[in-house]
Amino acid sequence: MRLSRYFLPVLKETPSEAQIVSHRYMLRAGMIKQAQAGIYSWLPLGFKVLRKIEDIIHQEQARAGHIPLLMPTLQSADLWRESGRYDAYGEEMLRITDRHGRDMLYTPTAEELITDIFRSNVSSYKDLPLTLYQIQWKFRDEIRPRFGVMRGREFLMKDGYNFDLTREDALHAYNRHLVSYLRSYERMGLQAIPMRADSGPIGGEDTHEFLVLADTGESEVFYDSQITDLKFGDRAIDFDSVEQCQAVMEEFTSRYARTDETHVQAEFETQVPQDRRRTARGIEVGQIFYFGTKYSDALNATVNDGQGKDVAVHMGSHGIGVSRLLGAIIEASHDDKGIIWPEGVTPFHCGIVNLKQGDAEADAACDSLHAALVALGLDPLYDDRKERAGAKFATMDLIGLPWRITVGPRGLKNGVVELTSRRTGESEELPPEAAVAKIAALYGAIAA
RNA sequence: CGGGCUGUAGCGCAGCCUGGUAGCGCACCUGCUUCGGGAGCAGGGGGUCGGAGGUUCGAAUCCUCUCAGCCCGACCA
Repeated sequence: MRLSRYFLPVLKETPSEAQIVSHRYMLRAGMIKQAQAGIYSWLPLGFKVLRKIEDIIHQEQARAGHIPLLMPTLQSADLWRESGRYDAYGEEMLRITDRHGRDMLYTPTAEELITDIFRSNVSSYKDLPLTLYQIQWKFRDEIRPRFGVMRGREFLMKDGYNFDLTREDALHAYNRHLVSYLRSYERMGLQAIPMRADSGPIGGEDTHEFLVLADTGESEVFYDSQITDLKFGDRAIDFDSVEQCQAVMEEFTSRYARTDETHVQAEFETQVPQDRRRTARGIEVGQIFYFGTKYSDALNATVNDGQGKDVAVHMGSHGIGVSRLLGAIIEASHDDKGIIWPEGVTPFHCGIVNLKQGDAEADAACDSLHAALVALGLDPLYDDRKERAGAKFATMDLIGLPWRITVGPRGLKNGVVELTSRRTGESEELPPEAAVAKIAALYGAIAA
């Protein structure tokens, strides 16, 4: 993509409404524009990252055997009356009346609707286990939205729901989700720690939240420092294996790690040696629940158990805050010049900076670099504006592409361009073909 | 919803107290010079001062109402 043909409205100055770094950079990098309090338009650059995150989630859900679908954002109040949550949910639920006076709502979550889909189509244990999920916009009418996309009213969320015959099967689904979430976050360049949590309005008996450590996090967290050494890495796992998923779950949740909601200081002090006790702040980027038959009882979602008896299915629901992940990633990965995207979610694989736009040699070198990268299936952003070097560097630093190829007459005279890491700031001079090969190898490794 | 505050050009702000018909920086357009870390000079375009009503010869400025947004709190993926 040539920057001169793209839409990237970067701001030199920080809009006054932005308080935290991720919000400031998302506005300055031209990723989002506020439409109303807590409601944002996603400009091309922000939209690209949003899609990258969605892609990772879809791929990892597929790997775990979960099936995507899409449900409406506007739902009838009737189903919610059936579960009792229409009254229980309170002011946070945005309620709408249509022209016929029917009560509707903009969904904050979809347990009712998915259960309705399930009960009207599944009636035998033979169709289980089943896990369906969607990535869809949600709405919670927060009293006070803030921090940009981290605490918006409208937000994009992956919500998944498992249906199982027994409690044991449902707990396997729970563990399977934990594993797939660990994989997903790692691919986004994040360390998200599962912490025992409170089940809130969803209800349920077992639940973990995934938290990204960051000073601007909304929750206070308490954990054993050994936890931050855990990496899922590229280990192979069979998602159908109860034992394997169980083992990962135990590995990642056996040490003390809780949010302030469930923290008990005495247990913390008993279970964790003093030198490993950590207190920090965290951003919640996902949560998994096992809630048994709460919704299947209320909504009469049963299957024949194979012995002639109809039994309520065991369920769980599992969410990832897709839009707020943009904020969380930036909070966890930035410096004073701007964003530093992890390779897994970067909007463009690399930037090309032409230091002397209009110079025949520099222009030609950039054109062929751009073409070579595109031919390899990569997605570079070529800054071909008639700007000075400083302005181009500042833009690249702000929008945070992990790699930058700098092309100028001085280097070209020696047959080299400069390849710079956004994260470390380290540069090396090398022939254009070598720079292309290096970037291709780097992203090839990540894709595999 | 309680407390605090702000709405003036795309963004950041001044002007308001003490009414006299709108200004600065960035961005944008034109030209020249610059050209490896947000250039300089010269010229230029853009604002019913959030909205409505009132006071006044005259309102961005004073008064009333209203809408929107921000911060602290309770709430929260």
